Amino acid sequence: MSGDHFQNENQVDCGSRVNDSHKHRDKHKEHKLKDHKKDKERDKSKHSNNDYKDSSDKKHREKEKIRHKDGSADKHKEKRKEEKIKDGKIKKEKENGFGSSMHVKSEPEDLYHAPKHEKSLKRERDDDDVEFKSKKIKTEDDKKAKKRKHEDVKVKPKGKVKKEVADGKKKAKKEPEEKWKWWEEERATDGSKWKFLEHKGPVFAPPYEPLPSRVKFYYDGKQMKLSPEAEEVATFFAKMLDHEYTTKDIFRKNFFKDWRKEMNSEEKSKITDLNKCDFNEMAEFFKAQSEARKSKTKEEKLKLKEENERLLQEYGFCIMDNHRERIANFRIEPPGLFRGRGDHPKMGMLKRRIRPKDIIINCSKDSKHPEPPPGTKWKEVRHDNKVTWLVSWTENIQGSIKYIMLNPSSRIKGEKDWQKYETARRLKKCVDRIRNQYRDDWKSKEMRIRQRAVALYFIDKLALRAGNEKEEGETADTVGCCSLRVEHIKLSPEKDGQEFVVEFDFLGKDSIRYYNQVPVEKRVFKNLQLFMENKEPDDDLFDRLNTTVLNKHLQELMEGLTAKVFRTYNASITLQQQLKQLTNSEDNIPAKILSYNRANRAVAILCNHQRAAPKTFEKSMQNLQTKIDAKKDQLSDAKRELKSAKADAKVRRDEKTKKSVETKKKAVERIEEQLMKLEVQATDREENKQIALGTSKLNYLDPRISVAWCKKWGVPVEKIYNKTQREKFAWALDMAEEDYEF
DNA sequence: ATCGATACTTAGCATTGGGGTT
DNA sequence: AACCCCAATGCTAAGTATCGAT
Repeated sequence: MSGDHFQNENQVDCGSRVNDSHKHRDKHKEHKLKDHKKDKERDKSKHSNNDYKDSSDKKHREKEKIRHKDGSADKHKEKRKEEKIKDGKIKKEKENGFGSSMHVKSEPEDLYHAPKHEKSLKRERDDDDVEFKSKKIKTEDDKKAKKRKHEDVKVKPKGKVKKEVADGKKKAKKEPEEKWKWWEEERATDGSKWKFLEHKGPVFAPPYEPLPSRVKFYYDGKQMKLSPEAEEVATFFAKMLDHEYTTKDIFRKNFFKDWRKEMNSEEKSKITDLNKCDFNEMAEFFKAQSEARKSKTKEEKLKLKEENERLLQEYGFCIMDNHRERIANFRIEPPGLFRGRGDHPKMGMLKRRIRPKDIIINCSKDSKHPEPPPGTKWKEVRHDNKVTWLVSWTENIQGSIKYIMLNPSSRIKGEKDWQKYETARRLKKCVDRIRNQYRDDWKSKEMRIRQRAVALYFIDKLALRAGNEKEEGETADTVGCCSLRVEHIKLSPEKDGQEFVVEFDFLGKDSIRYYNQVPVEKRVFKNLQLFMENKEPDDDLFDRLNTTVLNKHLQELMEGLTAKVFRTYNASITLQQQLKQLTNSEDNIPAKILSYNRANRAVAILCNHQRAAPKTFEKSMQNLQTKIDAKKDQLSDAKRELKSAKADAKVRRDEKTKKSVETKKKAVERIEEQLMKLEVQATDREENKQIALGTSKLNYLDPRISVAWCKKWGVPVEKIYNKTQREKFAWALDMAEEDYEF
């Protein structure tokens, strides 16, 4: 973990008082009362929950976490199968893009567009300016420009570099495409997220296609024709048949209940027992269908691909403040059976199909509004520029709102991301003060302050999540720091030769198990004992604390500080430190990358980012080993040849043999390098078996640290960030120099 | 203080795509 | 050309955080 912490550790308290604890005891009980009732309920689910699958294999770390057993087996697949069928439909007019009148011009002074850069040879910018001044509808020229833009965007992503170069010279159109550097522009200060927004609305899930009549459903051994409504829901179940969770009671119960709601009265009276339903023919049909899809010819596949691309071009972009920006998720989630993660009480419920009348559109008043499909209406069209979403609807399982928003490469997401790291850097400047303060607060007379201080210590030291309260029975039973319960920690005055050990064992976000044994300072330990006194296992550990209270306090310590900033800060600072520590200047590039990955891994472990070991892990390790062995053989052959060439050269001493020695020497070196690369790869893969690097890379690590590292050591940034990631972090690639310090 | 609504970030797994291999 | 493999992408659930009403 972050080296920063270590210093704390050593200043181990000076004289913790065992007792001051007692005087505060009294206060807390009453607060607890509130949750007793829910505690009861919780019990049930909890118990079934608690046996974690024991994962033996954890290598380099003592932390081990595994999704809790109940959840683990079944958790994965389940949903999206149905979407295989889709694709074809939803076509609308072909006219592409945004032909509409664009932008309103109204906001003149508008910081956003003030191009401060002289360097603006970029076409986009030029366009902007034109549009900007002439608040009008697009002219033909504009249209053309737009179109070009489309092409550019398209070509870029897929075209290889060389191609681009070629294209570039054939038309001037290439360079104007120069990426927009939004980070060089002013940011709005009035809380508005945009001035102009135009888009085409969402792409709906394709309508249900009834099964061919040869595919039968049987109830109690007898064939039965289902109504289309009931049949559709049945197919959702059929598609999941080979997954374990279709065998789970809750899943089956929820499914059956919702399925019956879709049945007509005849079906309802006949079909009363899920166990008597035979979905096998349906399941077979879908399997065959996906086989068929795979074996499609090239042409067919190409056609599908083109169709997809067309849809992307039409619906996958919006115009926001004079720039064409990619939308993240323009397709509406198809209907299906809900499968939450972990032990979710709602698993198996029917996730309803979303229709136009469920949809709220958000766009500029003066944009061309998206059209609902013929014969339908939107629920609402609003013009709220204080938010970033384009489309929203309410989902029926939890009643939460879902949104269509922009891609991470967009200005609006990028700015926010950048800002997030700037906040974390501000924390860096005052973290010592804050740490001193919470250490002081461990001694407070007030229970709530002690709790707050201990919780904050965990959040800082262990990078725990804040732990908002959740609605009981609506979701899987998971916790974060503030919502830890007594049963989630175990105290040992002495364990494995260490004093004051706290053992954490709980399910966190996504029901991923957090397991860790941590020696803490005596004062923390004593406080925990105090917090746990007279409580039941399922009582809150921090009964006087919640995330709102904590964040309010943090806000006072530093503007913009919330619990999650600590995670960002500790992740980024850890990366920076680890890179410094692990990178060897004389290493070659692959070895340096291994060091990078190890630094990244340290962060992933800190943040508890796990993954199930890939199903094919063993095999792929084996394959790699085979390659390595082959390479070793090749190496010894090459060495032998070199030797004999040398011997030869000694005798003959002519130019030709000398040359030959040189060549062979080169060959040996090349093979050695290849071998080393493979070995590094094997090490990296092995170490990464159950650790997911992506999440921290994408969400917690200030990209400028990585960019600076690449520059410093001459590692191509493409080795660290793939294309998508480079797009997301374009701001960082552009601005970070080798001396960047987080 | 608590609740419910809202908006936005973070998360892991499933599927896909496209390059390499046979 | 079929197949294999893994990185990249897609998907959407599950978090965090804040606000305004009660």
